Amino acid sequence: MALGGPPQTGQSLLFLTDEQLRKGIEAMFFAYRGFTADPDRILAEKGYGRAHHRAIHFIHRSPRTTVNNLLGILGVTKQSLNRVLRTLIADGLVQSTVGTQDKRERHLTLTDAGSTLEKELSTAQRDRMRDAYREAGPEAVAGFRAVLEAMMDEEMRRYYQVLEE
Amino acid sequence: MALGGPPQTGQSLLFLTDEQLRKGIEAMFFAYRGFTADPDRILAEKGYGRAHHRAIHFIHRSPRTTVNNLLGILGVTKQSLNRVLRTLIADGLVQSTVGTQDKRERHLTLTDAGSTLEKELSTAQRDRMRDAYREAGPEAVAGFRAVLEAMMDEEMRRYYQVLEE
DNA sequence: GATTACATGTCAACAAAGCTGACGTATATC
DNA sequence: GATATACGTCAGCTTTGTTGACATGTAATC
Repeated sequence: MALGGPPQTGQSLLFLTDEQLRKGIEAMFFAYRGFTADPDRILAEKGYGRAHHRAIHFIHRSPRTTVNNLLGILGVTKQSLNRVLRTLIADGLVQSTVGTQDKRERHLTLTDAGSTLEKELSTAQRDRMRDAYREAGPEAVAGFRAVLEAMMDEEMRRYYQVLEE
Repeated sequence: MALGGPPQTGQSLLFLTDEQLRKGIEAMFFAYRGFTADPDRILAEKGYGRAHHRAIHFIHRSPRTTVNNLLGILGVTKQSLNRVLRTLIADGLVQSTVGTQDKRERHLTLTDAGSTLEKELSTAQRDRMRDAYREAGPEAVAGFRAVLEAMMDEEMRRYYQVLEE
């Protein structure tokens, strides 16, 4: 390690230097801000926050999902989720129906109003994502997805792949 | 749009479908959780939060940076940043020195104790990033960086590229 | 030299969204 | 009948963001 430059194993490992990793870390930080910026603006207008967005997104993705399932995906306490769900239900964006198989469960679904907001939020977020994808190109997108997937915790990767084709 | 399958322009644009974009959005969400998980654990032990981590990170990256500069990078109010800086300075992790050119400015630097914590945090975060990079490979990493960069706001991209080689 | 602008710190009050702990109710399961 | 599970809720606390107001010291400008 003292002489002869950086150690390498056949092909270059320069992309694993601390400096490259630091750039990756900052890229995540700055990009995540851009990623949430547009929905945040829309949410603020309507008196909602990012937590509402997350609930709405995953209810949209998995209609009739249960509270417990949502808790697993979001990784928050039921008290925290409940505060969000309560307002969404009270405002008529989410409908909660008693389970048919298991009557202890509540199935969550977006109402028409909820779907409208979901569409507005996801359109804004997708527009930015689409522009970034288009600018970077299909190969970059594949790499983007591969790295992000490798960065997830095991448990999250399962939730992520649930709807994989 | 009604007949003949999805419209394409020469090369395939299948990577821009709403479904692909949704996967990208969820990848960002789940990966960001993994990205912050390890530092969060270390911080919790020491009674700090993510806001402290961010301040420490950028002071480490740009020693003798000013409060104003940090405000721009972090995008929070000075009251919010000050609360964090105050505890870091009181705990002896950050040193604040009056500017030499402009005595209104305060230059922020990590103390030895601050550098020790920074190292602990960044090592944990880099370890995960390195594993992800290694698993995905150099080409994927280039794509990862390209997409993230395209996703940033203009202003953030400038901060990101400041230290570019 | 007086005025204005800027960099910073601070007080107060508030909000979003996370947390723990405790308790209640309905339903399933053993 | 006892126990476990799914959900809801009350209370209280923490972190981290916000706005608004005000003070101090320094720089820049007229």
